Amino acid sequence: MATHVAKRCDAAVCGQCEQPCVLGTLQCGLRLDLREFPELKERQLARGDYLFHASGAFESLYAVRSGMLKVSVLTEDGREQITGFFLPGDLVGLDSVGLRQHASSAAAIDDTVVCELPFAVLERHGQSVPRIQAALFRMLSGQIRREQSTLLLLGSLRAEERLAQFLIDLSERVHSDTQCGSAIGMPMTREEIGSYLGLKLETVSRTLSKMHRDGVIEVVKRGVRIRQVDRLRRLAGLAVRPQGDSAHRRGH
Amino acid sequence: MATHVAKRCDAAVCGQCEQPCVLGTLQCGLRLDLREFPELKERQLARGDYLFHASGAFESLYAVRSGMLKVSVLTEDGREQITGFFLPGDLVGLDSVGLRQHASSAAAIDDTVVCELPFAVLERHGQSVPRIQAALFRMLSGQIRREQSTLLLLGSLRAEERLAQFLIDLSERVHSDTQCGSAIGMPMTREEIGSYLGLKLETVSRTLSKMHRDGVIEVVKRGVRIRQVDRLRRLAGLAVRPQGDSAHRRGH
DNA sequence: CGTACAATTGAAACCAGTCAACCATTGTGG
DNA sequence: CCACAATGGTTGACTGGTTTCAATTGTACG
Repeated sequence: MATHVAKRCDAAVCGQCEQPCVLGTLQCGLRLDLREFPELKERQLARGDYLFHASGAFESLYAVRSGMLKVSVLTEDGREQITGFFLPGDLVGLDSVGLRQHASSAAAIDDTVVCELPFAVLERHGQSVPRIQAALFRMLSGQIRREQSTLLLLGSLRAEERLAQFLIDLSERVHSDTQCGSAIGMPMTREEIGSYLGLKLETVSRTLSKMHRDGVIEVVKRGVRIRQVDRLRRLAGLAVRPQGDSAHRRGH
Repeated sequence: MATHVAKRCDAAVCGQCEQPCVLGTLQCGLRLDLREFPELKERQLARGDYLFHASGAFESLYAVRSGMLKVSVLTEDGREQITGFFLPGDLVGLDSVGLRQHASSAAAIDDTVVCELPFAVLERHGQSVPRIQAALFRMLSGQIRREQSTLLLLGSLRAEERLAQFLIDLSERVHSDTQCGSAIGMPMTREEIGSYLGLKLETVSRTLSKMHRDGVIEVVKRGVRIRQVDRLRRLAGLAVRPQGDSAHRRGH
């Protein structure tokens, strides 16, 4: 029962796959003709499958083409903390660059397709093509910034504000332009949302219910439809911007 | 009234400054003879001075040589969230790589000396010297990992656990080997600690007082002495490792 | 159809936040 | 030199948002 999420990429044609492959419009603007990369492999994941485990050997980055992944780290006493959800167009594994072993785990939350990008290859190409090196730098620092805004979220927002920001963020990553009526596929469980937002699953459920009652959103099994973007933005503590102003697309 | 923190670096000699300069043993193991970098400038900051402001032009990374910096981001409604404290040996500014403008602000919490590393120079050198490129990658991903463990801290730990982890982390970054009696200089205010840990200053104060009462630590104006590392580690939810086992030195 | 898992909802407990008073330290200017 | 203001820190009482515990319903899948 895969919730299909539209691909954000338009770019070049992948070596092995017919369809356009993500590397094109990753959030940094790196555009490559992927035919330059014959090493490129595609990988299919079913819901629940792990792409890699923490402490497994690190070799590749993965560009998400469809579906959704969760990335998580574990506490010493076994609890799981999800550090991010990765959508089509995102690059997974940046936190393990330069390490032998992965620092986190990645699992498919939904049926998912990824392109495997062996890091050694990227690194080699980066050596000769400055544009690629620069793009990698941008991706890495972009990941840092995204986590910084999550730090802000976890450090100083209340449950309702967190959820509101989460919904807006998700929505803006799927549709580049968020407006009333926008539907968001949310294949993850309440517990996973809670893990990411630093809340218990009951709190997530309650808060979503409240927003539903208030008419701000409409909750349907594994998805949400935004009814009143402006009110949602206000709940999130964000400035309410005029219609059609889709300024920052990412990284807040 | 600067709380002087010992330098962690041993490395090469900096172009302009007599003393060894940090680039040497930044957490990634990058060792460079900094005489290769005539562009290298040193900068002195008094307590409270800003090294850069969010949205100011990004040009350089900064290696901390002595003192301490706080890096923070701002909410749209003006609140400040500290995303990290930077000690001697740390590299500041990685979150802005690839951007025109800084994504965060950095201010000296104490009298501080930094080495300015123009990013364009690093990038150029990285092009020809693979070791430098690889080192930059490692730094960037290391920063991601550090923030991930902070996410974990903010997302799933209670006040006492957060403080305990914070103290252990600080201590391990100053002395590579933490043991009973280790003293930690903490030039930042309770409010700043709270901002970083997602707590209010009163909670920080109360929790430190409690740990003091319990005999786990000793609190002295702007510093802390660890009395019982094992109990502190247990409070932090970490495994208590046998004496002298200083495994991971960083990135948790 | 029934089991397993996910989600919802209620009531009670609790941790951290808020409000407020007070103390200590530092630095300034009369 | 002392008075005073300003800042930072500590502590107490109270409030409130989240968690915890528990019961129930809903949904997916063999």
